[in-house]
Amino acid sequence: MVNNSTIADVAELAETSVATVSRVINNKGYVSELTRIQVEKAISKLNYIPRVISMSNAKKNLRNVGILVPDLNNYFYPLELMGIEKELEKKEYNIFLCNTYEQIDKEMKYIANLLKKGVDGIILVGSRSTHINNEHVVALAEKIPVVMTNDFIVGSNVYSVMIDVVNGAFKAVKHLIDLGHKKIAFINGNSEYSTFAYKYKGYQQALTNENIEVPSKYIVNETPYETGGFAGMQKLLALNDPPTAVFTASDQMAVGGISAIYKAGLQVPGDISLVGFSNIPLSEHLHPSLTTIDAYPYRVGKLAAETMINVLNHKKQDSRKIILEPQLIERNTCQKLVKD
Amino acid sequence: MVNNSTIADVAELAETSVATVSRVINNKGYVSELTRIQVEKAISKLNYIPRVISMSNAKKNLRNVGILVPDLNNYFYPLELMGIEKELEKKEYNIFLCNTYEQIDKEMKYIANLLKKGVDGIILVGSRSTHINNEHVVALAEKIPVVMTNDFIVGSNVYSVMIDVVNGAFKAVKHLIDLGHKKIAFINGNSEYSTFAYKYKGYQQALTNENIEVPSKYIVNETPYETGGFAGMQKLLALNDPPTAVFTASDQMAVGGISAIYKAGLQVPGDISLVGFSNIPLSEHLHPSLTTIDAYPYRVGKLAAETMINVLNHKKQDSRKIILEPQLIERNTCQKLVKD
DNA sequence: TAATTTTATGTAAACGTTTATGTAAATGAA
DNA sequence: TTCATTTACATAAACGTTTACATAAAATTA
Repeated sequence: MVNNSTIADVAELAETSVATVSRVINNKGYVSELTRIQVEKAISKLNYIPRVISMSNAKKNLRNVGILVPDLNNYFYPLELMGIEKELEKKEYNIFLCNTYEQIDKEMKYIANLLKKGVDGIILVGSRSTHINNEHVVALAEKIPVVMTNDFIVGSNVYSVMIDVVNGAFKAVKHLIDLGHKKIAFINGNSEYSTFAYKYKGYQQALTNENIEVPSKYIVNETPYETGGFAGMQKLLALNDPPTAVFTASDQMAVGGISAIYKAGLQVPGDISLVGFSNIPLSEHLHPSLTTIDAYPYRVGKLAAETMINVLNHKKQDSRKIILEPQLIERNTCQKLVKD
Repeated sequence: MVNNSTIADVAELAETSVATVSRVINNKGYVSELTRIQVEKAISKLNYIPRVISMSNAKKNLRNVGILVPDLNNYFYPLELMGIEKELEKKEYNIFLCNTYEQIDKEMKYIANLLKKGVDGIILVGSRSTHINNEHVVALAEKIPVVMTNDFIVGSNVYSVMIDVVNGAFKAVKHLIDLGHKKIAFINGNSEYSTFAYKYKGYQQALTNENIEVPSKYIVNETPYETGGFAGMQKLLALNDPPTAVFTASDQMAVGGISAIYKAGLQVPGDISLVGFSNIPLSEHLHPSLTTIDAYPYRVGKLAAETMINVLNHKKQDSRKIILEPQLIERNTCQKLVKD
């Protein structure tokens, strides 16, 4: 498989010029049948394989956008990605997709790589930890367009597309309050991530608004996946005075939560009402189907891509920050509190 | 704002030579403090970013690998991707990730792009439709190393890492038979995809082995997601003589299936036993937790990456095809058939 | 037959880097 | 001081392609 010979070697063996060999390889321009056969013979004799690097060096290419995704195992992000990709592909942009697994060093490394690859802009998907220093992002945005989703950096060049997470969480908890619940727990993610901080804020505001005390025993922090929801729910159910309703910071957490409830011999929504967050397709197909907050991943992605395209083409971009209003999706994991 | 300038422009502005600029960029060789500052100023003034293509053209191998993924909304693939990425990153390979959404034209376009980007090899993730022509992949594999997961192309240069899907399906159905079930249905995906054709084969073999007739009324084909499982199960439950057990071609299908069973007022596994396929993390956290076949996505990904690395480094690679043995994971969606 | 067009091929200049080679100034040792 | 290093930088030749341009032979048309 090793490929040492160059186009010049082929040309020499075929007793012709490099230009002719190139024409044969690319099937471009005039080549006589005889010469073509000679060249092809030489190619197979030498086991010649064109070096793609040199090929693309001799040509040119434009329209590249890099995308950084925190974790594809969070079912929310692939949906957002679909929105981004579809839009970018419509305009024939090349996409460089990078998975950071939420590690800042990977993010920095990938950004450096993307710049070397000559991307025209970078889309940063997903909520960011408040513990990380965003200076490199700010600096980046001075050089090339940067669009962020589900988060923002104040006072920077960075464009943002996101939903109003605080309000989303507010609506979720308000819904439970409206159903008569007072003992409302919250299984949240690590609140160093802005999205979870916002969700906490919404949870808190909804309760305080109705003069319900924010009960620290009802707030647990777990990983935003099924496992986390399961563990969180088990902690809540083990309390002396367990909640009658639970808001989980993600739909995947809700899946684990439901599982824990059944495992404890209880019913959803008979014993515990539940509201999730995101409205991933899965949530509709759970049993019971999950009441949740639609976070419009596809639309957010699409808008992020549109913003990027606008900026790259120096078109008018109305706003540096686009905020969508999330919506409550009522399904079957909530019911009116039966007075106890 | 976009990056047009070359190293020559930088050299001109900094009133020095391209060689010196290159030295500054690569931190190599002698450069005086003053010149370095001049060059750096020029670089940031021009927004200069080195073209990685030209860099790797001038140098040799730059360690790039392209990955094509069919659909990230299939929860199986991100897991496999983790295995691939982790392994490649260990060896400091650059990764070009492309989402084909199972469209052959996208695949071809991405492959062409990846070649232009100068990748050293391409990993093709996921089962492929038998309706598509794989000639372009075969041709590709003549030029650069190609590793495939979950599928293979006979008589080609293409390396493969996969599980024995037929045997996996066999084990799933055998498990149901061992529990006394005879009326075993199968919610399969579109059998033009090899993975689903294999699953059908395993299903069929397990039944025929025990002299159970393969019942066409018990076989439905749906999309391999929650929706498909839901629809498939509803069809099965509507039959005059519904099955007592169901094997679904994916875990996501099983989620929808469970939902449909409950919606019909029935129980899992009380009325219907269920076996999924893949063992995605979600399956453990369903209620009831899902009995399924472990398809080792992470291990498959890791092995695919290792194979690629071996081939790229001309190391001994024992086999062109690696096949792992899938395993039954017993959880709580199956029970012995209560004689009726 | 002469003029024109089509076909076929070669030469050499790109593409944007790295780097070998050469040279000269600054520094240090004797 | 003199010679040898070390430091600093420039020139130009790679790297392996593509392709614009030039030229000539063959085919077609007038």
